[in-house]
Amino acid sequence: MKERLLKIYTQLFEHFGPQDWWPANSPFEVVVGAILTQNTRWENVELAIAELRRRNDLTPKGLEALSHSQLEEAIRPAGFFRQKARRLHGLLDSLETRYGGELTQLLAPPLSRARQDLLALEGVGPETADAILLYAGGFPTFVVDAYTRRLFSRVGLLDADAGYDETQALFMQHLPSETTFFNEYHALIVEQCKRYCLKRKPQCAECPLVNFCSGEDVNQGG
DNA sequence: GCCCAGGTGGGTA
DNA sequence: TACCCACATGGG
Repeated sequence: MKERLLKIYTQLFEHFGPQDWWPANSPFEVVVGAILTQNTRWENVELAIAELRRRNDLTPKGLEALSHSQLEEAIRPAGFFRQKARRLHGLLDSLETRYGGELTQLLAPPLSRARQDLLALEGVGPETADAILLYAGGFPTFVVDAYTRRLFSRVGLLDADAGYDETQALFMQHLPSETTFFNEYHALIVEQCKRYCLKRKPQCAECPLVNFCSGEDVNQGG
């Protein structure tokens, strides 16, 4: 299993090159993006981030200066804007009251404590928590998303109905626990799925994983 | 017009 | 535990 996981990584890296993730300018921006991208295309998240930045600094203080309706309006392009505005405000409140307004305190080691605290926030589930831990906190934890499950079930390394923890364990039990490696691997999975696996008409001849792919479900967007 | 997108939480059985 | 559903905009 370890060899196959490493081989897939190598083929993806050789095809796509380094991805330089997460696409954000600060750890706090990673957190905001992680909440905004829930069940949402990243392109729409970028519209919301740009509007937030246009209105104020993309910092806890900067967002706190916006009224709730201003926050809702700014993030509207990312969808679920009422729900996500509520979640962002909950995060800001929690940062202020429990972590002295410092994201670095929320993301202080140990990993288990930081993850537990993140999961206690409204709107932060396992994927969002792990994305924040990895890309904002620098912890070696593997992020599992819809792309990860689709890709690795398609190549036959994972059951189609595997849950979050089971999927995460596949990677964390077989791969070296290194932040930069987990960072790059997850980013490459996303790129692979966007470019090949989820296309309505996949260009399988150019796909870097064509040697792993069974071809099943290839035209069903997942 | 229809389907989907880098999930989460609440309700029900 | 295992489903079902709401949440909402924008692009193909």
